[in-house]
Parts: sequence; structure tokens; C-alpha cells
Amino acid sequence: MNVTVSPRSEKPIYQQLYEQISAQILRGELASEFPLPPIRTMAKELRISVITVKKAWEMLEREGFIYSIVGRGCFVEDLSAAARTDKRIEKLTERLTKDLAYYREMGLTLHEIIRWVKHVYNEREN
Amino acid sequence: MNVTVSPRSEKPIYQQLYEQISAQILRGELASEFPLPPIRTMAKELRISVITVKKAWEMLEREGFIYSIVGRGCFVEDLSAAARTDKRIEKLTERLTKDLAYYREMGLTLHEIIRWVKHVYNEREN
Amino acid sequence: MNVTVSPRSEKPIYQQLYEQISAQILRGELASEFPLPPIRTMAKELRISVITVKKAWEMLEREGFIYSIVGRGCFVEDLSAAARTDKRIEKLTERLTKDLAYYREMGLTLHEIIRWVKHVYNEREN
Amino acid sequence: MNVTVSPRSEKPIYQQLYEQISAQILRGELASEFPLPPIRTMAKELRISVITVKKAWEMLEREGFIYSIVGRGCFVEDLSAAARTDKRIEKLTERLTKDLAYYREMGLTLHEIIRWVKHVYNEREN
DNA sequence: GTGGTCTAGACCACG
DNA sequence: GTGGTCTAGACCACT
Repeated sequence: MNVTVSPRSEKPIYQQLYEQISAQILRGELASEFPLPPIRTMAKELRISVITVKKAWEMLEREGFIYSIVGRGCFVEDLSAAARTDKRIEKLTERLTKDLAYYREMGLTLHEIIRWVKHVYNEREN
Repeated sequence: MNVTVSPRSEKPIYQQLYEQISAQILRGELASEFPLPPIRTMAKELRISVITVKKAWEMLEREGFIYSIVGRGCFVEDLSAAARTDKRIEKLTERLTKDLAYYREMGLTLHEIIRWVKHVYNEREN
Repeated sequence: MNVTVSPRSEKPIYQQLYEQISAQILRGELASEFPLPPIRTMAKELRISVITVKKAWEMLEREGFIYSIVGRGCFVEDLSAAARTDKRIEKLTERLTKDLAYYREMGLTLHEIIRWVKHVYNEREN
Repeated sequence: MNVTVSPRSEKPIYQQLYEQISAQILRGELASEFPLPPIRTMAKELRISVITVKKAWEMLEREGFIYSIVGRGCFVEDLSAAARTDKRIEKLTERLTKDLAYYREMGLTLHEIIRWVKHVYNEREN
């Protein structure tokens, strides 16, 4: 459960949690049935409110990433590889559509976009 | 002055205004010294509050896109082509850095990112 | 948080707030992470509008003096001594450049300016 | 009548005019009885409104720098050297008092202020 | 007419 | 409780 949150970010804390954990599940790093830490434990570790953790867990459950059993805790949903891929595609397409709209608003052609992606990608590498 | 805003968007209205107008200036569609519509006129046309427009205008002025003269109005700043390019690069790099971080969090390699960009780009075309 | 504002001053109220608080931070009187009073509390104390306080807080945030966390409050930015000095130098130079231009327009030489500074400075002392 | 105005300045245009002309009179560059240009001429030359020029002229008359004769125009007041000095001292003291208050708010001592004045003064020289 | 400032008060998301 | 957004409407200085 390698997660980190920054209270100073513009993103709400619960969303930071949601994004990181859902990404880990989609990448297959968190296996099926893996038990998430209790919300109180998680809250203490990250020094945030229990309510905030609960909000993230609820979001994960609503989106089908985890399921909860009263009195037992929360566990990673049993997703088939196909289901994981579907979810990933859905999220990627949604995000990419917005991003491309922005790049085009900045007057970039497809060719230029790709050139920029390569450029910034390699910059980060260093 | 082709701008549209949606109050239902997740983005604040003033930011929608800021982004559209700054993009038009960066693309060179709004020439130097071009007079922006008075904030009251703009507000009426878009059916939003004067203050919301003013906030967008203030952002544009702060970022060096326009300048205002009390009693006269607001005008597009006299940007050299080089300055425009600099601003564009700055904004693009900032945005791309965030976007690439997300794609990598989703487990994509550079090669896959480019494939996706091409794919979604062409989807939109149709 | 020793601040006072005068609605009768020629300076906007929000700017009076900005100048006083930023000066206190630059002098090191307000330590890092110090929590500023909530804008509503501040507004009540100074008997001004919440929005006016907010405008000052926004300026402070934009200039890197404070940061805000929704639901938590606003806090003094963690500035190194070097950063504080840099900001001070920048502000001082900017102001002094204007002031000296005025004195020269009044026909003063460097020597005379210094004599005047000493004179008026000591006057105030008494 | 060497005057220049900038509509983009934060200072009102009429005040820019007032400050430049009053300074020239105080420095003795504009002799007594010197006829100021007609407001319409001045307005055309500077490409500003007649009303704005009139406002500046009124301010100069109110402060005793010029006098006007209907049908003839405006002329520089007959100021003795002593009177000129008095006015200069008054303006300088008023301005310096504000400036010093600012420098002290920034935490400067008299010694430091003088050092800064010398430093910035010489910077401008180059 | 223009933009600049300030007001009172509403609703929202976040924690 | 916090800050963030948006509203309607007032008054001012400048041109």
C-alpha cells in the first residue's frame, strides 16, 4: 500500500487516494482479495481525517475497484484481466480526449503533439 | 471575440474565459491593441456576472496578455512573436508534464502513449 | 496579527492588508506555517467585507507569501532566509527606483537626497 | 514645454501633466509669465482629451503654479525664489515622510537606507 | 462611457 | 468549520 498524499495539492486528498489506489489495481500491483488497511489505520499513517479516507474508499467501491464486508474490512475486487483493461481504456480515453482538445486549442497539429510528447517525456527521464 | 462558457463545467467560469482568450492571443487571432469588449457588455452577452468577467480580465492582465486603462478599456498586449512562443512553450510544458505523469501512472510506455494519442486524435476527427 | 486598515486612505484596503502582512513575513515576525486568521474572522475584526480580505489573501498567495488549503485555512509559506532576503531586495529596489526618479525630478543631487533623508528621518524620531 | 504622458501608467494622465509641469516650474525651467500652450493644442499634441488637459491646468492654478486670464490663456505664476523653495520643501517633506515610513516597515535602519539610496542611485547612472 | 473598489449574501466542496 | 465561486448592485475616479 505505497500511497502518499499532499494536503497542499489543488486536488482533494480523497481524490489523490482514489487515483493512486485505483491505478495500482489497474496495473495489477494490488492482487484480488488484497485487504486494504482499516480506515483508521490509514488515516493515522497519512495524518489525515478518517472521513477523508472513508470518502476515498467509498469512491473505490462505487467504481468497482474494491468491495467491503461489514466487520471485516475492504478488499480488492476480483477483476479479470479483460475487465481491468476495459477500465483502463475507459479512463485513458476520457483523459486523452480532454488533453488533446487542449493541445489543439494551443494550435498544435498531431505531428507537433507527438514531437512534444517525446521531448517532455525524455526531459523527465533525466 | 468568439468565446463560450458553460456554468455546468467543473472549471470555474472565469478560468474558462481566461483559457479561451489567452489561447486566442497566443495563436495570434487577437492582434495587438485589439480592444476587448467592456466587462459589462461581455457579462451581458454571456449572461454571467460582471465580477466573473472582471476576474478573468484580471488574470489576463496579470499574465501579461492584456492591459487595461481606466476610462478607456482593455486591450491586447503588444507581444512579439518570440514572447508569444515563449508563453506557449511554458504553458505546454507545464501541462504536458502533468499529463505524462498520469499516463505513466496508468502504466503506459512512451510508445504506447504515442499510439494512444494517434488513435484518440483520429477518433475525434470522425 | 497586528494589522490596521483605514478606509479613508488613498490606498485600497486590500493593498494595505497585503503590504502590512507581507512586510511582517519578510521581517520574520510571522513564522513559517503560522495560521492566518480565517477570512471571515479577519473581516469581522477589521469591520470590512470578507471579499476584501480574500482579495488580500489571494495577493499574498500569488506572491508566494502564504498558501491556502480548502477546509483548513491559510498558512505562512515556508520561506528560507535567502528567499526572504531576495523578496525584500526586489521590493526595495523597485520602490527606491521610483522614489529616486521623483527626487531627481525635483532637482536633487545624491548628496542632497541623503541630507534630506537624514533630516526627515530625525524629525520623525522626535 | 517638454512633457510626455503615458496612458498605460497607473497614474492618471492629468496628474502626470501636473507633476511634470510643476516640477519644471520649481526647477526654474519655466520662467515667470511663460505662456502655457492652449489646452486644445496641448491635447492634440499629446493625443489626449481636452478635458484631461483642463483638469491638469486647473490643478496647477489651484496650487499656485499658474494663473489664467479669460480670452488670453494661462501663464506661469510670478514666484520668488523663496516661494519656489518653500513649495519644493513642502512637497519633498511630504513625499519623504511616506517613503521613510515604507523603508522602516521593511525593517531598514537609517544607515541601511542611505546605503541603499547610494547603491540604487549609482545603478541607474549606468 | 470606462475600469477599480467595496459591499452583503448565497451556495458549494472539503475536512 | 474552512476557503472557492458566483451573484446583484453600489459608489468612485478617469476620460
